[in-house]
Amino acid sequence: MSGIRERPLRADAARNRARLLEAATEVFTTRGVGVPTEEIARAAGVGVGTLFRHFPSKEALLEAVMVRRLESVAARAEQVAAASEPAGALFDCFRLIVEQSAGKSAFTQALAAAGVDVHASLRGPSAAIRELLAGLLERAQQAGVVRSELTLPELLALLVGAGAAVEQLGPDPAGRERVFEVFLTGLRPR
Amino acid sequence: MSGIRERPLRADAARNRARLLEAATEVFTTRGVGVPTEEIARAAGVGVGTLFRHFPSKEALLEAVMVRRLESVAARAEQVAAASEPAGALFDCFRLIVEQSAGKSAFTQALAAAGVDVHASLRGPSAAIRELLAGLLERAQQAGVVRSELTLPELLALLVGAGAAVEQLGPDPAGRERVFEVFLTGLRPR
Amino acid sequence: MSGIRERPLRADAARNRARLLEAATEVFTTRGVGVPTEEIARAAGVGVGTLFRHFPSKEALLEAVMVRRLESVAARAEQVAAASEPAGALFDCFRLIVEQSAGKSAFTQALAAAGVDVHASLRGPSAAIRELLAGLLERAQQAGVVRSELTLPELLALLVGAGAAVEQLGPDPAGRERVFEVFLTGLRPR
Amino acid sequence: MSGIRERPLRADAARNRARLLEAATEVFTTRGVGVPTEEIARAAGVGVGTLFRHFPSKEALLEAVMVRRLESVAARAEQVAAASEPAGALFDCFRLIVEQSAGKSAFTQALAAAGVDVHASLRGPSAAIRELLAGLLERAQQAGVVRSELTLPELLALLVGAGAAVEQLGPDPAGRERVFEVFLTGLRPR
DNA sequence: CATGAATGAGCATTCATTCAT
DNA sequence: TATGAATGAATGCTCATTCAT
Repeated sequence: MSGIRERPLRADAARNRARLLEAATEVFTTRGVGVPTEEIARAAGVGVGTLFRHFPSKEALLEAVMVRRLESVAARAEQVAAASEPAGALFDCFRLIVEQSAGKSAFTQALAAAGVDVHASLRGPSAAIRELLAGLLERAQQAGVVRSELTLPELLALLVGAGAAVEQLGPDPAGRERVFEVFLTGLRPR
Repeated sequence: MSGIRERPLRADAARNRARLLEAATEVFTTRGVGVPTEEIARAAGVGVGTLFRHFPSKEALLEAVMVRRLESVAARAEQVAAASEPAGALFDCFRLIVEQSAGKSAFTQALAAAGVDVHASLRGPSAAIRELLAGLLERAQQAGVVRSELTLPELLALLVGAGAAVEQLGPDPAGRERVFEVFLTGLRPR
Repeated sequence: MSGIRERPLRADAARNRARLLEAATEVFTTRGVGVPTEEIARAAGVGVGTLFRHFPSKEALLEAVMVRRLESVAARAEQVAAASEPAGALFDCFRLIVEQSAGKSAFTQALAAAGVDVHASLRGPSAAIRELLAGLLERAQQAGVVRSELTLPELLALLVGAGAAVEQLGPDPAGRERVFEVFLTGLRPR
Repeated sequence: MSGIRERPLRADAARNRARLLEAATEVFTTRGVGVPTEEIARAAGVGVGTLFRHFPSKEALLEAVMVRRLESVAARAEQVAAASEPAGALFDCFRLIVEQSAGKSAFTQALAAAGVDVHASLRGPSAAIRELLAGLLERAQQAGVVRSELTLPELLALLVGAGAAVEQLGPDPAGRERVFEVFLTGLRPR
């Protein structure tokens, strides 16, 4: 998939880029997107100039962070989908995606954007998730384990909602389980 | 002449305060909390100085806006709760609260805060909602229409999640209905 | 002419605006347009914020400075033109304009712009100078004291050139006089 | 193998230096001295590092560009001076110098510096021009074709002025001719 | 009390210069 | 030696908050 970049990118440059993404993910997630770029650079152990060499603007950096997360989620979701028996795959992916995005509302909002307009670079990854879910939804509906009238946009909205609910609930495994139960039960035909 | 009045031309001041709250609600909701205070003052037809006379900081203004919304929601929820038959009251309130907060993620986040730490001034209104919901939840569970293992924090999380889902879905009445259906079905004992 | 502004502008605000223009004129002239905005604000005895309240960008400030200079030159040139006998008026104005712009290459460049494209706000003042000179040139040519084949753009170019020459020469009254002599002799029919 | 060479692959280095000067001349002339060094390096087809290896600072590069131009002008002016009959040589050189600098105000300003303080490296070339012009001026004055009271600094100032005038006029051969006519007539004794 | 001008810390971004590869 | 990635001081501009009018 990825791999072939414009130019191979020097070893140290690649490491700095990775560190920046790592640091930005961490900092944006824990402290919001309002943190100064300098903080992110410091967290990554580089100067601001380096940050701006790799990402032409703060917005571009945020975008790159989201792309990475979406790609990661899409990849894992595909694995899970492949490993599950057809009927349950949607439920497994639902859980996975929500758990991946737990505590990261910035990411949740990125996922939200899967349904609306979004920067070009986000189109790819979010489309991947979208298509995966579309397939899983159809299969689950044909298997009769998910309400037949539910559409893909509604499923995406429910994913976002579940992410928000889990984030709001905080770290309480049993509670989270009960919240999931509500969603998964609700998805089933009554 | 002279005369020491406690609150001389309080009428003007009260109107300005009301206008500011109105304008801030509108502007924060439609354009986010990032808008400069001057914009809000302009929208309210007053100078910035007046804004800061009524609210000591931008944050305080935001807080006041949220308090007002929460109070309004609490009031309506209480009416609805009183008017519904005991068993269904929770479901009616669930819908109401979510619908009130639709499209206002700032507010949703305020509601979210009902479960976690919050500024003193928000404690009151959110406690009111909290208590109302606690009562409704217990009654609904005793009536056997809501899963008996569900706790109040989980219910609050689900409210937040439903708000996020509805906001993400956008204006699609039928879709919104199906999303509600998922939540309300999920709340019921299986 | 000027006088009626959008709003009368509070006394202190007007003073700050004037100070800023004064300081900017001084600083841009002596140290070039590269000086930081903060320096200009400091020279004017105000904060940067005030500078940007009065002039939305550094460029706008530079423009305002140039407009002011051009207006001033235009006004004095008109006085001189009115006071001189028709035949010599062009020569008197030539000297005046060059002397006004001596040592201010930024301004000279602004004058230069009178012939080329320029921001809207500079159009007015530079057009005034242009028209004045057009009239004087024609009269001088009809009086037979200036080469009949010389056009207005060439006259403007010569003004710019004379400004540059005088600036280059530095403060040497006698030398400056001889330089003027060359220009004024050269303008006459051979 | 081994071997201590004074200048190992000097050919490459020399070519890079030449390319840099070429590119810098072009870029500074067309886009001003504000262009980033990286742009110049790119235009020369080398890395920034190479630029800074050859020229210790951006200013040094600008200086080298100006030296080259001045040397070139000096050389041509000497040819022209040698080829002209004594009386007219100054006029021919005047034209030549102005035409060489047309459209290059950076260079014009460099020439301007010939009269005032200047970096050490510019002293040489500008002194050459200066001396050449001093000789031509004296000869022309002795031949009675140039005002006897005109001094060398004034002549230099007029050269700068003529450059500015021609640059301001833009590409209009006939107009430029008339502007030259003014200067050359003005130089003659009345 | 209302007004809006003044303030200045804070921020994203640029660019000359250095240095690891 | 050439390269271009890294650096970080410097800059233009914003905006919450204060205070003179």
